[in-house]
Amino acid sequence: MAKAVQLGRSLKALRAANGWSLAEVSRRTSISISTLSKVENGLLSLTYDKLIGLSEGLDVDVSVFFNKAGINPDPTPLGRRSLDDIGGGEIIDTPNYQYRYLHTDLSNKQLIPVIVEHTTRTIEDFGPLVKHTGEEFVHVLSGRIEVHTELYAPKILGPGESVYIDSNMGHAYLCVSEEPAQTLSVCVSDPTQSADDHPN
Amino acid sequence: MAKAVQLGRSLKALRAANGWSLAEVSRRTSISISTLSKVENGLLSLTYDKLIGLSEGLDVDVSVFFNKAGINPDPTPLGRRSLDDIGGGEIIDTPNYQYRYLHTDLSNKQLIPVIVEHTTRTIEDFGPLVKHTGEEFVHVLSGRIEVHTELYAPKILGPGESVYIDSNMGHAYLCVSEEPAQTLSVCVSDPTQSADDHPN
DNA sequence: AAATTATGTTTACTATACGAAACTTTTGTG
DNA sequence: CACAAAAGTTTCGTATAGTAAACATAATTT
Repeated sequence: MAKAVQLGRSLKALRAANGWSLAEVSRRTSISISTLSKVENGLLSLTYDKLIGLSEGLDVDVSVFFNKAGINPDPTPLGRRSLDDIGGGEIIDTPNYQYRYLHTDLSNKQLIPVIVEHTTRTIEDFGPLVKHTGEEFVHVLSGRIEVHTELYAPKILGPGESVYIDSNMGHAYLCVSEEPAQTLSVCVSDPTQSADDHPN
Repeated sequence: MAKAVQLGRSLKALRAANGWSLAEVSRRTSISISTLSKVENGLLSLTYDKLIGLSEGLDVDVSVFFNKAGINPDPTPLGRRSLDDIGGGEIIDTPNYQYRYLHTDLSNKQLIPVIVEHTTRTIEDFGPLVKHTGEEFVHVLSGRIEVHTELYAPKILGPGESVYIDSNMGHAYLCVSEEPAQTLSVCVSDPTQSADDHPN
C-alpha cells in the first residue's frame, strides 16, 4: 500500500487555493484525472517524472509537495529578534574592506547585513574581482564608492544611492571620496548552498 | 520507458562527491542496490516515497534531485545590475508607512530593499501588528523609531541602529522623533511562496 | 422534475517501479 | 597470474503507478 499522505494534502490544498478542478489540473499537467484523484485520497503515490509534471504544469516549486505540514513552508524558528546599536557587530578585517557584521547573535539568518568600510582606492590594489553565490544590495551611507562589475562600466555612487547585483558576476567597490566610504550591504545566504563564508 | 536523467545524474554526482558505494547508499536509504543502479543509468524513475527516503537518508534537500544541471542549484540569471539614486524607486503609500521600493527594474530578486518613511505615532493608530512570511532587517537612517513585536518589550532605535526579526512574529514600527523617521529595510521574498505582496 | 453538464470515484487493465538473487566487472592482495 | 573481495549490472517475479472508460454524484439548465 502506497503512502503519500503529504503529497495528497499538498495537492488538494494547492488545487483548492486556486479553485482548479481535477480536469483543469489534468489539462495543465498531462496527468490523468483518475491518477490525480487517487493521489489526493492517498491511494497512490507519484513517480519522479509525474512530480516534475505537476510542478511545471502548476508552476510551483517541487518543494511544495515535500513540506511536512503541506501548508507552512517555512521551517525557520518563530519569533526571533535581534538588536544592534551603532558600534555593535562583529568586526572582520580583509585587505579590501573592513566588515562589521550585524546581528551575529542570530544564526541561520537568511539575510546577512553588514556595515562595510571601503579602504581600497584603485582596481590594481583591489586585485581580481570577487564573485560568490547569491545576490547583494549595497546602500551608501557616507563617502563615495565606485562600483566595478564584470559586465558594466564603473559607476560612482554617493550617500543615499544604492546598487543591486547578482553576486556571481565579478564585482569590486572602491573608495573615491576624501574620507573613507561607508556602506550598508545585505547579502542573501543561499539556503541550497551548504558551506557559507559569512559568520551568520 | 521511464525517463529521469536529471535524477540519475544528481544521485551519481552526490554519491561520487561523498565517495559512497551503491551498497552504502542502500544502507543509508533502505533502497535496494539494484534500484539505485538502474536510477543512475536512467533506466528507472523513483516514486515519491523513495525520493523522500533518498533525501532523508543522504541528508540533503529533495530539491537537489530536481535541479536541471544536477550541479548548479542557482537558477537565477547571471550578471544583473541595478542602480538607484536618491530620489529613485517606486513609491507606495499605506496607512502606516510610505514605502519607496528600490531596484524595481529587477524582477525575481531574492532581496526586497525599501526606504520607509514612518508616520504613525501610536500603537492604537497603527492597528493590529503585521505578520508575513520571511525575515526582515531594518536600519534607521534618520529620526527615531519604536520597535513593537509580539514577544518582546518595545525598544527605541536611533540613526545607525538596527533590528533583525522573523517576520512571522507580529511587528510594528512607530515614529517617536519630532521629524519623520526614515529607515532602510530589507526583506527576503520567500521563494517557496508563489504569491508575493511586494512589487519585486 | 427531467435532461444536461460538470466534477470526482471506481474498475479493469497495462506499464513500470522495486527488490532478491544471479551474474559481470573492477579492484585489490598473496 | 590466480584468487578473493568489493562494486556494479542484469534478470525476473511481484507490487504498485498510471490510464481510459464506466460509474456516481452534485450543480445548472430547460
